[in-house]
Amino acid sequence: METKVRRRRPAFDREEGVAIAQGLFHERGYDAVGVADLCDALGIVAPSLYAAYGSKAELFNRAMKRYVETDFLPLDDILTPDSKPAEALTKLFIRATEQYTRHDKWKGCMVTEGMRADDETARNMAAELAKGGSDLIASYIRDHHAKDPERVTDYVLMTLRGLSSYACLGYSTERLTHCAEMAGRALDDDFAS
Amino acid sequence: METKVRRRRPAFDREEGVAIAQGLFHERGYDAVGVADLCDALGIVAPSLYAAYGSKAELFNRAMKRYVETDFLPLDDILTPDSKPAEALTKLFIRATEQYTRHDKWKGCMVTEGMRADDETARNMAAELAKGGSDLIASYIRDHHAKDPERVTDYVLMTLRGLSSYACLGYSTERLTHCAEMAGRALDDDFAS
DNA sequence: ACATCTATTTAGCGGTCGCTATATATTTTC
DNA sequence: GAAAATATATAGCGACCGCTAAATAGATGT
Repeated sequence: METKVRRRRPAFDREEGVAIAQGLFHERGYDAVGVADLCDALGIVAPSLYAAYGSKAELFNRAMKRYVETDFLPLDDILTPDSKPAEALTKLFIRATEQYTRHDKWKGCMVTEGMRADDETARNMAAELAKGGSDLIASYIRDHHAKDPERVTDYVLMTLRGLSSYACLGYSTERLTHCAEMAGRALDDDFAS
Repeated sequence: METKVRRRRPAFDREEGVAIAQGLFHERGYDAVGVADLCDALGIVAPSLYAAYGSKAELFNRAMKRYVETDFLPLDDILTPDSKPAEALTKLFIRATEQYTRHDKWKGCMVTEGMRADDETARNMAAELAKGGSDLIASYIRDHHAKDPERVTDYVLMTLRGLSSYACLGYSTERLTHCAEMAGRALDDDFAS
């Protein structure tokens, strides 16, 4: 007769759980990470995850928010109000490149890539978060008298997408930095002097 | 007593099946299209699909090959040997943009986006196919005396990725064309005159 | 000490995934 | 006309998906 005693471990650290989930989601993307993967990584079982975070998507959202707070580009430091716009935006490309290629896992921009998830909920969450960054960039460009602010903003955001996407394929910091520098050159004529 | 008679329809058109699969895969991506979706669209049942194509991945491969043959950019027409390289590559960006934004469904480059699938087999198939195009572009750039061919090639391919990715988000032909033109401007200094 | 509440536990839901064993119907070959 | 080859049909495999109901162990408040 086996006496199966039910032991219970102390509550797990919610914030650390978010950090671990951030790593998994960034590494493999929303769709490729299952609830079972998350549970294994956090050392918990499914109901604990749901009790703590509500759903896989909400955990993803918290992970992305943590990413933005801890790992994201310091846009305010790069796009300073008194900077030369073409230089500052080129700097933005270069800093983004360094960010996107720094780690072997965790490549590219977690939010940008999150916008490409198959799951609609996750996609919308990522888009919402991305809007914060792109609004900042757009207003910087507008404030620095770009000849055609909308077009320049589109170009900058498209380039960032390209850099992130290329980073995800595993291209080196060095190769991508050259791309960033070249992309910056296109901006030279776009601001009134 | 019901007499359930088993009827058999004539063999379905394999090539048309590939065409239909191409549409589905391009529209939603490899991972988001299930075997059941494919069967519904082709009006067949799963064993017929497997008898005809072997697996979902092989059908995807055939669909991508068809895409390359029927819908892909005519690189040879755009990158003609006697063209001015910066102009020709800018033209490439613009033609790619038109391609990627022409239809409401079927946005972006099916092969480029296929390289981002979660499924490893599908990813490798797409990468293999993409290599054909990027080799062509690389050799064009090498042959036209770029000052640093590898870097220019990286830049061109990264820009195409950015355009495709942006197209998938639904940006208009007009907005993306401006991006393509701007991206082309960065190339002006990169070829020996 | 006792009740309450929270976070864990076990167990398993209904659904979809890619895929296939087996049988039968039709076409092709001789 | 009979045999062989081919392509369909029914039915269902095991694995995984995101998620949850119910029970219980431990922390908390009085």
